[in-house]
Amino acid sequence: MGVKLRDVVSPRRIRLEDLRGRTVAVDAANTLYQFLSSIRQRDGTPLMDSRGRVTSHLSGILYRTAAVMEREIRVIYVFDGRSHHLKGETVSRRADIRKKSEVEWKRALEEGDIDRARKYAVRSARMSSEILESSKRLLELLGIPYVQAPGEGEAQASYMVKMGDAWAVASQDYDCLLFGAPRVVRNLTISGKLEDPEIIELESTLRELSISHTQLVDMALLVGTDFNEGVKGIGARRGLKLIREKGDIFNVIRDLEADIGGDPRVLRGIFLEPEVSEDYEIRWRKPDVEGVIEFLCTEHGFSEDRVRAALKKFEGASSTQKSLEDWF
DNA sequence: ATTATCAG
DNA sequence: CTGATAATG
Repeated sequence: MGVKLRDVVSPRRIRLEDLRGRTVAVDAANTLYQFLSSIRQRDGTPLMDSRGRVTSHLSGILYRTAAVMEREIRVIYVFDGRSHHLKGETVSRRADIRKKSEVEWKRALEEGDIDRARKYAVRSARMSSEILESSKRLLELLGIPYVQAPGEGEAQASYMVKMGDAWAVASQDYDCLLFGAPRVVRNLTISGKLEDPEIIELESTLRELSISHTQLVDMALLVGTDFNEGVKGIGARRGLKLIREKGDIFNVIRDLEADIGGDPRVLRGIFLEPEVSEDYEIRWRKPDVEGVIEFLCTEHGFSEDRVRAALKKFEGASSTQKSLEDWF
């Protein structure tokens, strides 16, 4: 997924506690996939209610939100709108991988190979309108704001950080840097004792690489993004070297007679002038405890004890806040 | 992914 | 208290 910038960026390790008091714009698609992939039984079967509806994402949203609220970290979920038409190929390729993984998952299950089953189940995680709608419903009941992007959620979240409405974007992808997000936080996880969160800052990244934001985008276009193939054999390091030497993507394409799989001006525009909404409202409210219980426990079979315990963490966070009005 | 439970 | 393992829906 996304652009492979890992080889050239240097993230800084932080502790979850460093985010106390900060607001984080969560890339909803990225986070929901994480939940849908990971929150499964050992054989890969997702958590489901008695009617067979997947509930893994609801579990993830509830417990992670409870844990960040307890640490006085504010989150805003940002959902994707329409995906750019140039992303079509990426979207269908991912759909294909998921379909094939599902076949392999079922096959491994029949053969009784639990480890293999789980491996493919993770890759088969699929989004659906039901999953998106139930996620939004739960966020509303929890009093957590969400923003519906007109286009790419990553672009919207990045814009919100630029505007100061959030301190960082939370995503496992580095792509938000291309959309100009000043900060991206990876591994915004709670039980992540193995992996602490890490932060990547756009400004310091550009300074370290001695390139401009536009040049970073140009480099990504050489390597390949969700919207273009890129040039075969060019990774982040070579891409960086070429952009530094030639100055911009147009010179690289001309001098190397390279095909990046798209119109560089259009592709630049996706990242540099993305379609975003400037008109959104962000407000945290107290959770509707009985509403959450009705939705999660009555409708979806969650344990009431567990849900109430999670919701306690919300209340603790708000009552210990000095300026309650800042929160609710 | 997160929480609950259990062993040491 | 720490770490491994099971359960969660």
